[in-house]
Amino acid sequence: MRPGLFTSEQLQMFCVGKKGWNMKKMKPDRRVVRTRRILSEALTALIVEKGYEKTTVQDIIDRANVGRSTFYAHFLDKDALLRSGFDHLRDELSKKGIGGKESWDVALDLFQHAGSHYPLYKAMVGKQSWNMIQQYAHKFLFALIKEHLKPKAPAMKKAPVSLDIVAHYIVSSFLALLTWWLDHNMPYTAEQMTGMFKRLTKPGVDAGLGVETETFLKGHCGKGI
Amino acid sequence: MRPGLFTSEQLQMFCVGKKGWNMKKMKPDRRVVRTRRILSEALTALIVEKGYEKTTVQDIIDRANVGRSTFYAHFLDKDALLRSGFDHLRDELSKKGIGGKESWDVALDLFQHAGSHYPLYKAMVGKQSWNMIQQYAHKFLFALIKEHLKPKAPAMKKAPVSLDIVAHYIVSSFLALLTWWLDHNMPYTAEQMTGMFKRLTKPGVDAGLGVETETFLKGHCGKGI
DNA sequence: TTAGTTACTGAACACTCTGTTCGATTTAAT
DNA sequence: ATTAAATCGAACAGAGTGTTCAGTAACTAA
Repeated sequence: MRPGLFTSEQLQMFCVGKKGWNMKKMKPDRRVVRTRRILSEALTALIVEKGYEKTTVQDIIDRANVGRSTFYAHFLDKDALLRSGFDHLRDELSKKGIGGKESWDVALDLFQHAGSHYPLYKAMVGKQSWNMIQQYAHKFLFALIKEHLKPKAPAMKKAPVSLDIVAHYIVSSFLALLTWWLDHNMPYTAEQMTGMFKRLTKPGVDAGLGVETETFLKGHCGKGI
Repeated sequence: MRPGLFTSEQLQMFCVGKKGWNMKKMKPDRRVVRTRRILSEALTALIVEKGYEKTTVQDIIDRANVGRSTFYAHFLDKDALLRSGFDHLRDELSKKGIGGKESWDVALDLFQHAGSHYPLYKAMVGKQSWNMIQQYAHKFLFALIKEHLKPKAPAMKKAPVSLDIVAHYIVSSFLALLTWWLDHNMPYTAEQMTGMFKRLTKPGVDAGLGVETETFLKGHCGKGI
């Protein structure tokens, strides 16, 4: 079994997955913070340098000057470390996204975020690691979008396409645009990409939810469903 | 280096990547056909049984009763073997798809194909292997769709979204729907899925290409691009 | 400052899987 | 029947993973 950072099992019981935390004041041990950060930074640097797939655990702990066993005390494997880097983004966006705002403009935030970390994402796009990130992002964006969507579907029983499918569709479409954008070295601005995303996706989504917009929707799908 | 299936290098020169073929009659050696088929079948069975990622090369050659070196004489690695299975589908669809037909109905063929191989795809969806297949399929579908799209974009210079992006978008959207469908155990028919796909995707695509349909497209994207 | 607790070190280890090599053997094509 | 090519299979080197544990360092709370 994995060597936990606690010897006393009592703490473990109340402390699901939060290793290295002082339970009284809920303050993390400095060493833990330092180790996790240094490992994350090492991985980020190595991804840009040689790509995620070619980076080994040995590379990471060498770069970070961290003992092998320490690595495994914090992360199940390389993938877990990578994912942990995106937990921050997720938390950040959760706070931002929930308050007001047109749901389509969440896309802008994401395009801009990706743009500001271009070298990192560029090094992953098209590889396994990008698929991993996509999958991870999908889960969380799906939940986000679904909430944003609920009030927009009025009749709900009249909707030609289920809410789940529409939400899945929106997230996948966004990630597709994002992937294209990074893959082609960002030939447009984040604002332009958001515009294209809206233009491509919104009409179909409105139609799928049975929302009447300014647009007349007759005769669109003759043979459909 | 890899031990080629030919000792005479002269043949190799005229025979790019086509090992085990008689150059005079262009007929493949029976043993080669047999080996490739049996390996492919073994992998397919193992994917359903224990998943692609947990299947090792050893598993495959044990199941297939094939020597280790033989495996590597035919395929660079496990991934190459998996992909080779989809080359047949690709060739099949290329012949079907190019002749006439509404391009949206290519989707129906694909939904039906996936449906008829449900256990196999179900065992992969959501995993690494599925991402691999998606990526592989994306390349080929992109080229296919792009050809289908060209005659539809009239002005071409007036298009708000480039042909490349639209094609990428269509393929990604389709794969998203397909993924959802398999992941949720095919709660709709292939025809229904094709209908939803059309309904969700077509309006945006028409708008993106600047194609005037029966639908009026004013005021849709106020802030866009 | 100190006592007690927890995290980190780092080498050693067992393990799994990969991809290659090569001489002997079998099989297909003609 | 002859020849050329494919297959066999054991052996091998190598890379990487994840675990263990006793010793050391660093942090926290008092």
